[in-house]
Amino acid sequence: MPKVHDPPPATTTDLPVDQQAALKLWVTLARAFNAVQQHAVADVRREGLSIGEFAVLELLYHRGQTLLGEIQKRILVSSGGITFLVDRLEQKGLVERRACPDDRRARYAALTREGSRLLRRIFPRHAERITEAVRGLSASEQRDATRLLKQLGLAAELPE
Amino acid sequence: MPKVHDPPPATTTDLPVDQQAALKLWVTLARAFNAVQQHAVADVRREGLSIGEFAVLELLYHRGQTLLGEIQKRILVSSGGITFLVDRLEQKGLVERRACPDDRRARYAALTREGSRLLRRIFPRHAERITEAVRGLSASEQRDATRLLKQLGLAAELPE
DNA sequence: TGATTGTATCTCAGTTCTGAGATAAGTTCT
DNA sequence: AGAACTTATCTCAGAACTGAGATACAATCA
Repeated sequence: MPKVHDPPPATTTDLPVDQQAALKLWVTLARAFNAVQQHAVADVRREGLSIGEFAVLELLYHRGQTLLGEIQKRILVSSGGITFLVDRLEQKGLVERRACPDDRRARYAALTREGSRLLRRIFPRHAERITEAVRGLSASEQRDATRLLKQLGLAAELPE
Repeated sequence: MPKVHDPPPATTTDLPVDQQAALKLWVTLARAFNAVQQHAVADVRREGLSIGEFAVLELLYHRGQTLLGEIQKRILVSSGGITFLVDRLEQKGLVERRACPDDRRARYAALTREGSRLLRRIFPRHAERITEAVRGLSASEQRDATRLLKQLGLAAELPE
């Protein structure tokens, strides 16, 4: 019978304390993100949308027609991803592509009338759902968390 | 020429302020998560690993053999996902499945000798990389952020 | 002007999942 | 013990991407 190879588990306590704290922050950040995201997913799925699709719709709803490259930067998807998302939304009749007069390579995405109507209908409920999801923090804690996360996110952004 | 349908963009300022704050927190949380995650992705990819694969390896490294269901809960993947990840890691020779004596339905995953060696080699660098990624916050800010995110994450967790 | 370089989008093969249902085993009732 | 229920993992079709390379256009340089 082969002897089972089972070394004692490694502990993080042999790491420098700053690294312990950093890892703990990263794990906690990931868990919090996941927990809130699940609320967002559950909400948009009721309309047959993915999070990516909703992110595009919401951006167009609040900004009006937007170049695909600009959408890509804002919602953080790959070049293939933005083409895919706009294709799907176009198939669903919620978004249309428009030529850009200044640059014939570029294209705008914009909400169709139907897309616009959909967002007017579902966005308020979505906002409520997110508000519910983050109720674990008081108003002032939410401000603190937002400030810290903004600072963290900006500093961590990879140079493109 | 068809008239272009272009309603004025919606603003969030007509939402209740608590909803405005909640949405801002959610967007900022997502951006911060993404920014830090990209560092983690870039690091583990150098070893040909995905984030999910690394998460499994790291868990086994720090906890020793673990039931698949327990891994699933901890790294937040679907039932199909954990089977997929352990399959891949088994193919790579980094992990092995073991029978559970108390429950013949259940299975442990454990690091192989090679998996153990890999983690001893790459984990310290990974920890350094994450530490770099969250340098935007001071030690005490990291503590504050961790506390707020833990509170947020726990409150947002969906009942299973 | 032509050549070179840069940029915006698209294509497409491949990756990493999800989630519904299947299977097998454990648990709790009668 | 047998039935009914629950639980752990696996299967598999398909969703939602990624990223390298292609294409087409734009901008800059010699």
